[in-house]
Amino acid sequence: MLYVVSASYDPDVNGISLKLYNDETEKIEVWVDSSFKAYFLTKMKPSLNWKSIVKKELVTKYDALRDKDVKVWKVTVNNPSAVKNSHNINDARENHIKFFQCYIYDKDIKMGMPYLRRNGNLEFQPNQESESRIQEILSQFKELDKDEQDMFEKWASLLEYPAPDFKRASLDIEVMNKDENKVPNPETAILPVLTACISTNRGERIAYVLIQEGKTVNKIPDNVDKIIFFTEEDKLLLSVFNKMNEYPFLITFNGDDFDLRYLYYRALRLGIPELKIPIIVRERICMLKRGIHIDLYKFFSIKAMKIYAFKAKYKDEKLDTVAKALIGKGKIKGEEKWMAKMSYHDLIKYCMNDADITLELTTYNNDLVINLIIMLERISRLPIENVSRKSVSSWIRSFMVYEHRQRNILIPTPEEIKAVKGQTASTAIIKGKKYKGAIVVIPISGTHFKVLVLDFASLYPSIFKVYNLGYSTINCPHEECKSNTIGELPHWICKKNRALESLLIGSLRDLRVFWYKKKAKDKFLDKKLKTWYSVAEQSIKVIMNASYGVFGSEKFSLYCPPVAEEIAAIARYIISKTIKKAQSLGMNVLYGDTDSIFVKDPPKEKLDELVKWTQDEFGIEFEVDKAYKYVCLSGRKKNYLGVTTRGEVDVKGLTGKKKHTPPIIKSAFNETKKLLKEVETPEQMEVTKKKISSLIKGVYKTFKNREWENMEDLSFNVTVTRELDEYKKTTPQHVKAAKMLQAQGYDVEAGTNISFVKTNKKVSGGVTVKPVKLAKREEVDVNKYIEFLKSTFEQILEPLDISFSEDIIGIRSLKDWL
DNA sequence: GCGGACTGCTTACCT
DNA sequence: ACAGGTAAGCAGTCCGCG
Repeated sequence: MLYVVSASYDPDVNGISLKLYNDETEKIEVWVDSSFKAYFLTKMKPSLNWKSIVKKELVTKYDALRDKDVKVWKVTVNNPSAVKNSHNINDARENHIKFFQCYIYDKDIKMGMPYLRRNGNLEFQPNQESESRIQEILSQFKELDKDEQDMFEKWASLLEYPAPDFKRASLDIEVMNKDENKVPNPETAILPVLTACISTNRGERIAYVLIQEGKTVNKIPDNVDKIIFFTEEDKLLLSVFNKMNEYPFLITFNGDDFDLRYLYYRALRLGIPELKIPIIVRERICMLKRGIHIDLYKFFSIKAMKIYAFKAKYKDEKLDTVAKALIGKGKIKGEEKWMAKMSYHDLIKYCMNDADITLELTTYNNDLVINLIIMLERISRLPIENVSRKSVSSWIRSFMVYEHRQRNILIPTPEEIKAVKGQTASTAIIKGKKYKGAIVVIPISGTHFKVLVLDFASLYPSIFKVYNLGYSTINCPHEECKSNTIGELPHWICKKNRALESLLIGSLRDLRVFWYKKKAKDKFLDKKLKTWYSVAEQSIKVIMNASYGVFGSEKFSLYCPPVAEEIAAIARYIISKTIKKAQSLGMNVLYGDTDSIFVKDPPKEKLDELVKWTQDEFGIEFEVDKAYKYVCLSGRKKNYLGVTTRGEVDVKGLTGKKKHTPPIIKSAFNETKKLLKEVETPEQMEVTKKKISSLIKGVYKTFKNREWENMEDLSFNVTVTRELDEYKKTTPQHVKAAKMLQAQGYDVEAGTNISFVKTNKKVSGGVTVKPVKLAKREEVDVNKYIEFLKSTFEQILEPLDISFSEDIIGIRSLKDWL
């Protein structure tokens, strides 16, 4: 079987080149098609003398903004760059869609799906087992109309078809460094590559090592199968390239910006001809001539991925952090930062470990990550290289454009949408935001036993579905729809046509709720299939959670703020009505945020009544999401701790959990969590409260007596989100510390995490903050730490009715004592 | 010159 | 480069203070 994994423009044949993965030979094959020509559309007749034009024809498209057919000129040109240049032509449209994307959309190429070569054609190859499962799904949704049935079939086939076991290798290199605080520059590539390690899912672990003067081999690291030594660096690189060519997929961590880029420029510098280098270097990415390069750093940095698929388990996107969070393995910690000084043993071991964990990030949990990428490739209809690097908005744009093309709908321009649909009508609570968002109920502070959390399943996507929302249906052109308003906003919604977004997002949402969520928990399925279903479920979740937000984002090509605003408004309407109903049933609503409510020990029959009422009223499933033994609500919004009936501790928004909090306070917080985990009854809580008090008292004394073990335990860890000279308005503490580091020759760039301690002005020469690396014990401002300890723990001490000053420190006023 | 009240900036979080 | 809402701490500004 041939799986389509990539598509790109090939200038040599002025056509499209598809990369196909052959799961029998485990090699990439290429399919070239030069019959497809680039084109764009325009409403005005293009002048005759534009020399790139091959053909122009008048075609009919459906204008969804105005609900009528329009005639537009389809202008075919002799090569894709002419489409790029069409911005000179008045009213050129659909000219921003890349050539290879046009090919995929117009020819309906199913990315990531199985094909076969037959009679000189590339034909989709149906799979009987998958097709019968799809029929099973469809039989569950019989009551739906034709459009919806078709969408279900389309989505389901993308997610039900199996994926092959992709043969792949991971690569990591170590380069000689002159300055331990600086990363070698890949563009100049002046320093030699000391070692390259390749680890593969076909059982190879090979280290390519450059022989360095004065070093001897005394010990072979235990994580390699084969070590090849080279006296000449160019031979080393060529061997690495050969091995790379044996594998259709190459996995790196930051290979776009470092490993592959370095190898390419280093090879050129050593006189290796371009032809023999398998790498193509672009401005921001590195690709392979024959294979597919996946840069996991890019993939794990995709915000939606991080939050929805991996539940923000990793706090930054470094290999060490991601690997520790997902597979429980990290980089090898070493004292030595000078690669050149490391023994062969240490160098190889370090490098191979990186290659190993990089590979394992794609293999753990039955190839979860690679399967996630394949499913997103299928849903978005983008090549692997794009889907693994670009953000969720480009995935959504991609399948939206595909659906427009398939249905012969003219794709509206952002200007048009803005002009026809108008602006927002609500005022945001936060200054500078475009419209009003969700409701957060003020929580009732205190420790509450027996609390249920109820929530709406995928509220915002459900609103798309139920209320028929999309750019075409909001403020539609029909007079008779103008009365169809919901809630507080003046926008009306079309009653005549179904919005494309409503159909696409709605069907995806139903498929997730009624099929994949159930299948992912099905005990009777074998493990592999179960994980596959859970990955399908997760990939839908990622797309859906972003689907509302993109319509409120200027960067999105179908940006339509009234749609986003209306969805938020309907959500407020739904949750407020639900809270009122719950209260009218006598329930005690303690808290609520956006799509959920916390209820104190509701009687079963009242609960059932509320659930039924919401289903009837809004057509959206409202169900018990969590049951807490007890919840400590701090009185602040988005800020609580709860212990579920299964004994899991949920911490939301508390400072003790935040990544900038010093480790010493964090670990005290985690100890507190352990104590709270065991509490079953209000009586036990009284005992635990005493334990917590003495625990915090211990930390307090550690500060007071300056008895902490390491300075690192005191460090605040804050990210500089931009380059240092871009802080124009204020200079926050972490930036001050960052500047001190920079002055010492450290690399500080956007995204660097700064570890600093708070210092005493009088002791530290007028400085209130210092990088932990440069700070001395006696400079620490212990009072600042005690203040921070206080405010961190007050978030749970208050609901537990413990006073920091009186019960922990044992005085009436903290200030007096200080 | 220094503090308190205030606003705004910045980061990390929640849904 | 999916949205808006929230907590927290600090930077910077203004004003009063004989």
